[in-house]
Amino acid sequence: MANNVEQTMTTATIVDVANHAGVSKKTVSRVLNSEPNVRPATREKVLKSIEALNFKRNPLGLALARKRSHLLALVYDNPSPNFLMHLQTGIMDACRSRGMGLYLHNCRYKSPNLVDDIEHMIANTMVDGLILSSPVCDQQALIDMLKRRKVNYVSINPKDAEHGLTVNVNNRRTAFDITDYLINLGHKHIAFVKGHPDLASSGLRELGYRDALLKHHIDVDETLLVQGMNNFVSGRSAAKKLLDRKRKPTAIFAGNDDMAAGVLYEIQSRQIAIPGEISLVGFDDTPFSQHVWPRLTTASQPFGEIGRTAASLLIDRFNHRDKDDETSKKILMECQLIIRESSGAIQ
Amino acid sequence: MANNVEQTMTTATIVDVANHAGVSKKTVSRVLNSEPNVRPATREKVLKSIEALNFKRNPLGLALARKRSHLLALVYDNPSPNFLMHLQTGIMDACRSRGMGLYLHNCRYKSPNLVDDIEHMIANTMVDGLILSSPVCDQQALIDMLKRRKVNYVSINPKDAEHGLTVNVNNRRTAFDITDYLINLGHKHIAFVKGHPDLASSGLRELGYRDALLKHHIDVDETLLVQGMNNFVSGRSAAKKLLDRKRKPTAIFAGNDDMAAGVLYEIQSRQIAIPGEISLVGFDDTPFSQHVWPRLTTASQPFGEIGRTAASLLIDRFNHRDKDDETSKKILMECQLIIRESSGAIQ
DNA sequence: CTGAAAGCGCTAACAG
DNA sequence: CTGTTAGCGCTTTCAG
Repeated sequence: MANNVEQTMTTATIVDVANHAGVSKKTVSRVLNSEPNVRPATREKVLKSIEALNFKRNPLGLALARKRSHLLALVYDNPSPNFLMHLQTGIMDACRSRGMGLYLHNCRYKSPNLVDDIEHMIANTMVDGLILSSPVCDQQALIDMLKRRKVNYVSINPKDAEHGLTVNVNNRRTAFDITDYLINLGHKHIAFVKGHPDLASSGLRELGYRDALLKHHIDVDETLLVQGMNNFVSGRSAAKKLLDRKRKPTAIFAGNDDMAAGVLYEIQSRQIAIPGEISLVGFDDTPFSQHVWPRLTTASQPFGEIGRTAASLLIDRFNHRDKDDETSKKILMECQLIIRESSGAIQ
Repeated sequence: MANNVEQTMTTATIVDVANHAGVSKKTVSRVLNSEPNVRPATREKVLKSIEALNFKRNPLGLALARKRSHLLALVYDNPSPNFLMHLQTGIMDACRSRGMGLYLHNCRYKSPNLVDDIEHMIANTMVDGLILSSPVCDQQALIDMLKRRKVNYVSINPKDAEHGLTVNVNNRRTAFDITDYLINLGHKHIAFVKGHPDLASSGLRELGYRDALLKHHIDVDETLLVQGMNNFVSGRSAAKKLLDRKRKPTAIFAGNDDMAAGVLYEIQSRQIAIPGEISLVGFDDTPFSQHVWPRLTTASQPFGEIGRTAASLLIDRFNHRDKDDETSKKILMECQLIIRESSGAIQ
């Protein structure tokens, strides 16, 4: 009995199971991997022994033999915390049901050492694949290295959505919807705060904005488009420019909620009424947009779904490593327009 | 030449290096691990071969032989995204310089399967240690299992800071400082929105609040203490109770910024002036508190430092696995009071 | 359907 | 200071 407990603590190996069941290592291995060619009775016997010895297959031995770490690396550079957290959750969801785990790696996408950095990380972990978040996925030198080394990866919101495994959000369509919504409210002078130029989403959202104006035959006033950097400070600066104009826009569409926060701050510190004098909309549905007063009209992205999908795509890729290894797969996800109190009909 | 390239692509092993250098595997191993007892000349020779063959030690073989995955698992349950992100960054900092990596695992601390869940995760990864974020670290059954299995772990903000490896933030002192600051502004009727009862920080912040009132000989009006759950909704409910009183408090100290956001929302929707009629302070220095108008007075925690310290503590523990394996180590970190526009002298 | 033998790439123990 | 011999725990051959 005491001996038995000792057994269960000292973690049994596949050999122990084989002996206990009176079969070979290999047969146990077959059972463990649900391979065919094991007689049901034998399988049962092995399963019983596994149970009896409380055997757990050692992942380190497994990894070495299979040359697979069973790890996916999420590679990112300074994303919004909210996005990151939900992305991670989605990835873990997908990983958990497939015997994979999530390894984390942050980096600086502009660093001259980016490629070396990632190359080292791969060498030090042997992760089975990478999930590259925008704009990391847009660094050509990095992509070249991964292809050369035949490392699997999936890109989230890459600029080039036509090659490889990609998960994109329908930024253009959503930005169109937002703008269309404002126009239907009677707005014609709608300013747009552009996002960080290195992000694919920025260009697409601007296109969506233009699409909507076009649809409604409203000429684009280029002076109403102001560059931002996807953060609070740049949103505030943009708002200053916009609000200092003799003729203010009646609505401002900020390319993301962080910039919208900056715009809102500037508006409120000038005591301008929202949405009375001016309407404001953002993009992302951050906690801020939900908690500020007035709450921000915005669009929510399915962060969790993005993570889940990206991870699934990647895992499927190297699980059936069949012919379509080079096939590209492109997923497009829709966002949801969330109308709240920061926007209203033109007075 | 082509052959040479082939070599570098097919990844050399330690045997290749040994042959190339004309020494044994073990000698190469010694060099790789900076062990003593290698003649400088020999070391040089080996290093040259490593360089020549572009050899990288395979982490999978390393792990199996050492029975160490070189992975730390961060275990958490639904923290604030901002906290999580910076915590992760700090942990990765500490890991990177010591040949470790960060593995992620989210869980539900209230789940009846928590222990099984974590036990499986450990079996499936063989992580070298766990970083348990509050309130996961307060689950006794989990801690018992870890001790029984002799799994290394460090706790962040545990209720019991006296045992094991712990990193705590000086919640009590900081809450004292915040309250003291309000009192010095002339406030006497200061309400307190209590945090989630399962979090150690909640009780400590309340104690700090009480400490400050005591110091200034202000009787605690228990009806000014309202229970919250560390989120926006509960903050808003708490504010409703507080603002519906005939005699409103002149200041509200919300146990965290998310609740402060709820309080602020309620205050602003009632058109009450801040800080004119009422002062509001929070805790955490979330992005919200920095971006809202008026910006929130709050306290910032060194999230990155917490992560870095926790990981370092843990890694040191199992690196010199000497006698002090059972010694407890307790780190206390200070926060910084951040005074902004949501608080002011009593009128 | 099953098993024996070899090996994944590295470290550990022990000689010399 | 250096090398030899065994493994770590699992999966692959490949033969039966």
